[in-house]
Amino acid sequence: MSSVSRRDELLDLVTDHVLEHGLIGLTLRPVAAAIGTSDRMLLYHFGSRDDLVTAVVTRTEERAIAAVDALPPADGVRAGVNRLWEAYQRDPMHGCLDVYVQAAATGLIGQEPYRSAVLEANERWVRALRDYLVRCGAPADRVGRIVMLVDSSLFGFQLDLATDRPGELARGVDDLAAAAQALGSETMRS
Amino acid sequence: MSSVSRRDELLDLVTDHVLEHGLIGLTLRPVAAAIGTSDRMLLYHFGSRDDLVTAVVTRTEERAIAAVDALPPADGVRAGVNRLWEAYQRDPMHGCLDVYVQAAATGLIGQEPYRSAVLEANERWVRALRDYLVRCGAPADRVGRIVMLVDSSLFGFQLDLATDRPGELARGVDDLAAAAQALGSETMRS
DNA sequence: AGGGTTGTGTAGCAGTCGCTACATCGCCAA
DNA sequence: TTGGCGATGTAGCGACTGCTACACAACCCT
Repeated sequence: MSSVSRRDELLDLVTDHVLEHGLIGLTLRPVAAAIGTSDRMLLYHFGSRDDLVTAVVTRTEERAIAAVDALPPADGVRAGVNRLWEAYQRDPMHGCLDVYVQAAATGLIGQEPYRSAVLEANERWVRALRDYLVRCGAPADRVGRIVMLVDSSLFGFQLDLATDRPGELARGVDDLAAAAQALGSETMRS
Repeated sequence: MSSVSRRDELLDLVTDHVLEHGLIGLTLRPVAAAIGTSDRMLLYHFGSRDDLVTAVVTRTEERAIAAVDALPPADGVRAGVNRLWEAYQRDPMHGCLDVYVQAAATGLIGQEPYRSAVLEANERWVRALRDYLVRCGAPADRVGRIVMLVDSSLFGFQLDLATDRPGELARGVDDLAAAAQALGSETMRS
């Protein structure tokens, strides 16, 4: 049936619009007008604004994960983290992660549907990150610990991207990358 | 004159309300009713909603900085970062940083006044963090690099606080703390 | 004593919000 | 042919938004 594909088509258009204009403050009529439809149709295909938001968050996350999956592995964890950071700053990942951060910030105070959407998205995201770092040579028995450090920290750098100069951030990221590398190769102290 | 103090009084009340109900989606009438005044009065004292938001962001940041300044220094950078993280999870810092993250996420797409407010707040915040780490024994010539790593990363952990279990995050934070400590004590490799 | 500033209440403006009722198309199956 | 069903347009609902006009009371300065 055509309704499913039409919904998918609309979802991609809405997602593109959100990537440019932000998730926070998204309202139906402007986005509908921008993509050549009406709020009436968005409600018809998605049920409610909340369901639309959830779908957009999921779609951006799918794109981001696809970008990570397509990233050629680097030689070692340190190089891998740095390559990851380069990808964070380029499209399509940059915009997708911005959307994720906006959703996570909104969900911080427990606001639905953001909180649940981010919770599920984060789970899949961590899995993609882990797979990538394994491909870069991270030892399987420590990759969980590495990902915990790298994932959280890189989101922080992503947040600071709006306030700090990218050059200085890059040095911080490399320090993080070196620490992640050490987590994988050194003997654990504690 | 009393108008300044009345404004200040209102600002504290609004800030308390924002700490509970979030900055994103803040509207005048509900917050005014909750603190026993009217939207009319908020506009009178703050000029516009945007100016109110800016003032709230600045006030929460002042509270957070005061909490950092009041934090007893730890012995060494690693212990300092861990103590910082403990403070992040307690009030008053926890709520304040949530508000900061919400403002930063909104400012990510260049939306004013969030972007400018966060930009200025971040500058003062980094200064407070650096002072604290110096008090913990961070070497003065490397504390800038340490703060760059710690500040960004801890914001990431703050974001993940909504999705991950605090216990697992704590291990990640300690890994970060160890890396920060190493940055201050080891011979730089690059 | 009286004029101006400052704070506050009442009422309302124009605009936007998510959402819905209703009518209407075109299509495929019986 | 016709009847039902998916898709769409029109119009509008009640609620809410930031903000403002106007009146009034209390105070300080002269």
